Amino acid sequence: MAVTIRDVARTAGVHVSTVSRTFSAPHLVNPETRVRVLAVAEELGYRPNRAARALTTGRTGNLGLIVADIANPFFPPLIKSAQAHARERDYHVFVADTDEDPRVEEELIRTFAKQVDGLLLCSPRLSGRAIDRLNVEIPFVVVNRQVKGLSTVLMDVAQGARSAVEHLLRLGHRRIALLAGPSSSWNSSAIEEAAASAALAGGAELAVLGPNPPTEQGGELAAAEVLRSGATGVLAYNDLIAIGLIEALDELGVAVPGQLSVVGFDDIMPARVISPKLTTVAMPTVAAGRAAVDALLRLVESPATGTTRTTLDTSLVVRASTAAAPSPAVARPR
Amino acid sequence: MAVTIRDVARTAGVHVSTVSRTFSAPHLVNPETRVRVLAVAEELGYRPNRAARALTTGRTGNLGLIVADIANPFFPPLIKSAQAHARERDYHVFVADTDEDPRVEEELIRTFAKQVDGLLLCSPRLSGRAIDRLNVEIPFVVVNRQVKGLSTVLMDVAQGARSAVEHLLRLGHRRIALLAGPSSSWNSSAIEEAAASAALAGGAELAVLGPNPPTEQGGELAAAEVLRSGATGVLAYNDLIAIGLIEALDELGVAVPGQLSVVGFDDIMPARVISPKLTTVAMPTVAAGRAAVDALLRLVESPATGTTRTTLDTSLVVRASTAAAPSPAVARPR
DNA sequence: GTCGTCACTGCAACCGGTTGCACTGAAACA
DNA sequence: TGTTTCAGTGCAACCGGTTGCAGTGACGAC
Repeated sequence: MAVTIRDVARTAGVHVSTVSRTFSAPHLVNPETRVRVLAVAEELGYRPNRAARALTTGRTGNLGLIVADIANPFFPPLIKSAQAHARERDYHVFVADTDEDPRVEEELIRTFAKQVDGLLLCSPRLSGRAIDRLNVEIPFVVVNRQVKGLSTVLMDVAQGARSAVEHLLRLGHRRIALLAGPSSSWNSSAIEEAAASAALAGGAELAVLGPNPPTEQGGELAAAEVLRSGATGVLAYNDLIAIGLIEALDELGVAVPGQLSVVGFDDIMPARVISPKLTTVAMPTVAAGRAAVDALLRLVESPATGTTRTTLDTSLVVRASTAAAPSPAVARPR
Repeated sequence: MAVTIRDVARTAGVHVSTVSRTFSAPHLVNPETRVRVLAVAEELGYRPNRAARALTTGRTGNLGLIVADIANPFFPPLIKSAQAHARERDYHVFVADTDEDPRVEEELIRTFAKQVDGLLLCSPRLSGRAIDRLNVEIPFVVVNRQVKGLSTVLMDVAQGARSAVEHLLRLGHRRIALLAGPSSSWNSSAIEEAAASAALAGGAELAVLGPNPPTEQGGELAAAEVLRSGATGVLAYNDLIAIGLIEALDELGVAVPGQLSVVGFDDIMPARVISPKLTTVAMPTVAAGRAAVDALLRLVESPATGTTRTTLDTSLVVRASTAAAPSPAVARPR
């Protein structure tokens, strides 16, 4: 039904190989023949079948991008950046969502395996072993997680967590709660570690609460526990949790930042929109998308070169959801 | 390098066709043989190559989903819903973003054409002619746009626009501005038409402003014009525009809803979070995702049956961004 | 005039599967 | 015992391209 290379060959009066070369190695075919073939192809509406081509060449011209949750506004800028950058290099990016489910993630990787040249795994929830096992089937670049032996793109969340905690310390907070993310999130552990050491260094107490689902609802559900913890400052694993928390606190009549200061992670759009505007750690998502595509294409196009590790800076954006600690605020000796 | 069906056949001591049948028509092979083949396949780590399979069967088991802008929070719920529903029916969904660019959209459709069984076009920006031309290459379902001869899933934005305008009328607004979306957006025209007739019926004036890019920035840039228009109530093509507008108005010191009431479309998450919480027309995105997949699979699996048209209800969600019109509010005779 | 070179094109095998058809042998039937 | 029937398997062509190799003929060099 669809017009194939043989149809073109027949009507142009040449062999299929000539048609094939017209598209994939034009310099090998006589200019006259070439224009004739192209004319016929145009007329018949011929389009090379990329899947068939991939069968022999092993190259599809596609990249896959797998995220835990498309609905998390953190990802779209990264996706768009990766997509745009890949397009410049003549690749297309296909995106899929795992719903935070490692089983779905594995299945998607398998499905993608033969249909794309390489895979961008963003915040994968799979175990390290599973990732290693799957990596033999297709090249990976992992974003937001450190996996030894693999190319990775990291955002320096430790630095971000440190800045956030120090910011709270400067404001006089001495009891800080950390709303952790999913236990399978590498970033969450990194944040926890850095926050703990920063709190310790500042002589403050850090209560780790969670794991929490990295969603608004996760933040809402954690509100009660935060209040019980007696913390005056909260650092949330991501902005969605922070936003959910602020909404729940609002319901409960707890003033932010009057009674409780809240800091998020990601700097997603709603963080600028919520009231009070959220103090948060901005992530270099756009740079990460670019870097991930670069790393992946390096892997795909010259597998000989080794793996890459990129770490990108984060930065604290101070807005209105943080303020001086209430009541027994210890005036810090300067 | 990767293990193929022939490797399995060789080590299992059977013909490739037997291995093939073990996977695609198990009932045709002797149970003993089957378990042996499966064991060997398992041991060797064999995975059928879906691209190769697609070459002969014409079925990939994949669907493509093309959206204008992944970063618009309107889409992710629709995507997730489509993805989840497709998964139940053993299909995978690959997503791509066109950046609101018709040329990219066309290229993506072509790329997807041979690698998926069908395509979901969400809010396509392509001309009707282009869509018709491309549709011969692959089955489509179009969401948020009416194209004759194609299966479509629509959300009843006309009804939504009517409710929104009537809501403003009830609040005493007599000068209403409509911030239109992109001129290539079918929904935008539908909204405009319905809003105009509702305004007319209510004896109010409707100023159509735009087209505007369907983004926050679009709303910000339109603020000045809205003020110039003298409108007391604004209906925006989508929530992003509404949010951008509210932010800009805030900068300008214009009170919402005190001096200006704002209504959006979509009911995306930030709409519930912004202050004042946004009155908006909620879209049945989850239902639309399901319906679109249903329609597409019908098309793919039984092409004989004709195209489908589904229209889903919208509903106005009244929040805090709308209030009684200021100053010369004409008390309506009841 | 002969030969080598080179640009161009055709041939055919191959990528990794699927599938209609033919073959085999054992069970079922007469 | 002879004939059907049928489950199970192999054979080979095919899906839509790509590519190494060989063949052809024109042309320049000797």
